[in-house]
Amino acid sequence: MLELRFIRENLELVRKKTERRGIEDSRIEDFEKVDLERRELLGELERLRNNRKTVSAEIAELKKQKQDAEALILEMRGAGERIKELENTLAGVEENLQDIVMGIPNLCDDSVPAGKDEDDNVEVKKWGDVPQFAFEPKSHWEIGENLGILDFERAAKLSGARFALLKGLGSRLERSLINFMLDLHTQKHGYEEVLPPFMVNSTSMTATGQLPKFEEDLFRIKGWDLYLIPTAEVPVTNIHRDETLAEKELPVKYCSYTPCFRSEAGSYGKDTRGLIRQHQFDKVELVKFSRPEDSGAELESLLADAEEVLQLLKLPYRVVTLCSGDLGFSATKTYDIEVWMPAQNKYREISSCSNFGDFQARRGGVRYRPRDSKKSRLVHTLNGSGLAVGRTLAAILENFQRDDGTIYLPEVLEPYFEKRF
RNA sequence: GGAGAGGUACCGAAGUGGUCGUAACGGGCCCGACUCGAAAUCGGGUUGUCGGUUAGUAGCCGGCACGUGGGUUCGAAUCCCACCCUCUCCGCCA
Repeated sequence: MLELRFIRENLELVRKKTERRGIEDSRIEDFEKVDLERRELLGELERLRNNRKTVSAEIAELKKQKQDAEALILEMRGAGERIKELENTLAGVEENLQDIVMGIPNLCDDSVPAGKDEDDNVEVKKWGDVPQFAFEPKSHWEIGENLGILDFERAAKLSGARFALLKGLGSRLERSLINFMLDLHTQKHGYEEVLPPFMVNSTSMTATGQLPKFEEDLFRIKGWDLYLIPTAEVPVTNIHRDETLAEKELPVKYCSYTPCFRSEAGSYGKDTRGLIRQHQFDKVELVKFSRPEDSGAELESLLADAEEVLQLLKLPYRVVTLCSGDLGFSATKTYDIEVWMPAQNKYREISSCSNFGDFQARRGGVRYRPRDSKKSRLVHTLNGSGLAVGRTLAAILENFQRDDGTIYLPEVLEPYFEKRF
């Protein structure tokens, strides 16, 4: 959410930046009218309330001196009623304004390239050599099914399309990757590990921006104000909702493994096979709270932390800056890391690292108190996948396959495959 | 599910109809004094939000907020109703 006053004073800028994202029906046009209406009502209401307060104090004074206050009381009779009426009118207008404001996306950073969709994303880096095969590389689902470590048919029996059943060394590999990523980020990169609830309420979903606009992407628990989390970003960012942090605590860095649940509404026919697009997938997420002036640099180091996972796994990847049209609703800037998928002969997203500026912090009331200041300020929030585990597993199967249908594992995972008992 | 207790500022906590929301008191934090420096001590400061004013995220003026939403009243942290959450005990349970 952007600040009301900011929108009012920079309406042209907000309109331009929103257009740059390719969003048409943002209702910004209504803002000016509704905002004015609200302030006029508010002014009138505040006058009435001020009057009530003043007169009530006079009545109190009279009563204290044992004098008759009946005349004043009579005069004020009905004042409460009038105030209530105005309050109700105002509430309606504010709801209207809130709808408009909640529908306005975050402003994109100046360094974000203009563009329409993912084709306009700008590559900023390439790492590793794309493997050359002397044979036709198989898809990860073929390899996985042949090895008996992936079973999509039975998963469909259990739950339907877009679910996977991992078996034997497949589930062992998934678990190893989770542990490897958590160990790297906690032991080397200084993140604190958290394991949050996998269901959150609507307030939490609203703070990070999934609600109210993107409800159709979520799974809701029937009869409860609870949703399955689409990413650990939601519970972890909400850890400090309505809190004021001390400046010396910043940046706060969390690392969290959770499964993620997404309806994938609107992606029918896309990636129907394999592990790429599932209703449930594992992810290790990195979340940061930083001072506003540090968030740019924190995004770069967050990206580096995520990249290191791929480097250690020796998986080739590239980094792209999302263009304005592909940028998420709440983000000011996003880097996607895309891993090489040999069977598809292209790079596929495996991590998304974003700076949200104060957009989420304002919605969620996350602030900090600067050392020498009386006033608290909103923090900046950032997060990034470090990494999407299912897609990492798929990349390992495809990149490290041999012509006999077996695969080999990157060295860093060996400790996770040692026999323990 | 049953019984009870409680939700007030950064934290703890007082306050049961009228300058108590510039919210007692304690702690923390920040600034200053003392000190070679620190500790201790002493002094000062420290809620958020919306609106107005303004060159201003500074000041000043005003409104609102004591879990949430309603109600009573000239006036509600305080009285009434509903709901949410936390804690304790009992029951059930992985």
